[in-house]
Amino acid sequence: MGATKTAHFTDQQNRIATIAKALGHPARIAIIEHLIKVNECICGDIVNELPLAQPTVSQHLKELKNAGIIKGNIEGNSICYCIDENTIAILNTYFLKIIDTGAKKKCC
Amino acid sequence: MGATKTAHFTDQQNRIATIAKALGHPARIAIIEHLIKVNECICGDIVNELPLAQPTVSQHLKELKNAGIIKGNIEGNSICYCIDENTIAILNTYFLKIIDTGAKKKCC
DNA sequence: TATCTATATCGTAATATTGCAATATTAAAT
DNA sequence: ATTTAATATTGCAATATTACGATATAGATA
Repeated sequence: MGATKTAHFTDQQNRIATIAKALGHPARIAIIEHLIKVNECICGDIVNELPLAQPTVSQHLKELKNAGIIKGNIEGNSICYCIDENTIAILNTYFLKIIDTGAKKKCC
Repeated sequence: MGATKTAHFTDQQNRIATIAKALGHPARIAIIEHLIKVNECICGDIVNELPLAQPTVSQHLKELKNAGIIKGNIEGNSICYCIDENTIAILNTYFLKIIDTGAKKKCC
């Protein structure tokens, strides 16, 4: 025991959970906010923006990439990161459904 | 080491991450989907809907409650749960900003 | 009161995440 | 070819999460 019982849930439930989980850390939110602030691809200064060591930042970037939240293009000897808004849109659509249902509910 | 360095990030970054983290498990997504499907408060049958033992479900409900995603009202000897769409809306607003920025970005 | 039903809490094992130092890799610059 | 700069990987310790059996709690019902 201890491991998430992924196989017992639907693909969609697992996909939504994976994206949300990747966003569930303040360092990863800070990375995204930096990408928003600059409003273009970032090549390199993410480590300097965060209060974390380089390997830790690299690991967080990897998780965001695995979840499809950011994309990374190799650009010379650095890497250019930017947000993949399509992935965020999947969550957004899901949340809109929740908000919509919440507004129509009959109690609480 | 090992613990998240919460103190190094802003309150907003931590708040967003906390809500996203609570949604980052398929069982908790399944709970929310059940609440949506029924479209009203649920008093009791959540345990029967999930492939998990009662203490595990109770723990997941507690996490959703702590993050403000669901509300629970005592109703006789059972508890009535429903979604707090205001909390989801916080995330939704945040993500809309990301999508908007993504659409305007200059590269990738 | 005794019992049943619903939910929460405790204790604990298995597993996952976080963070970083050390090291590896890769491409550019000299 | 060597050095420099940027990023990734490895290995490991600290901490957190997940899951569940056992047990506790609290309201309803007989």
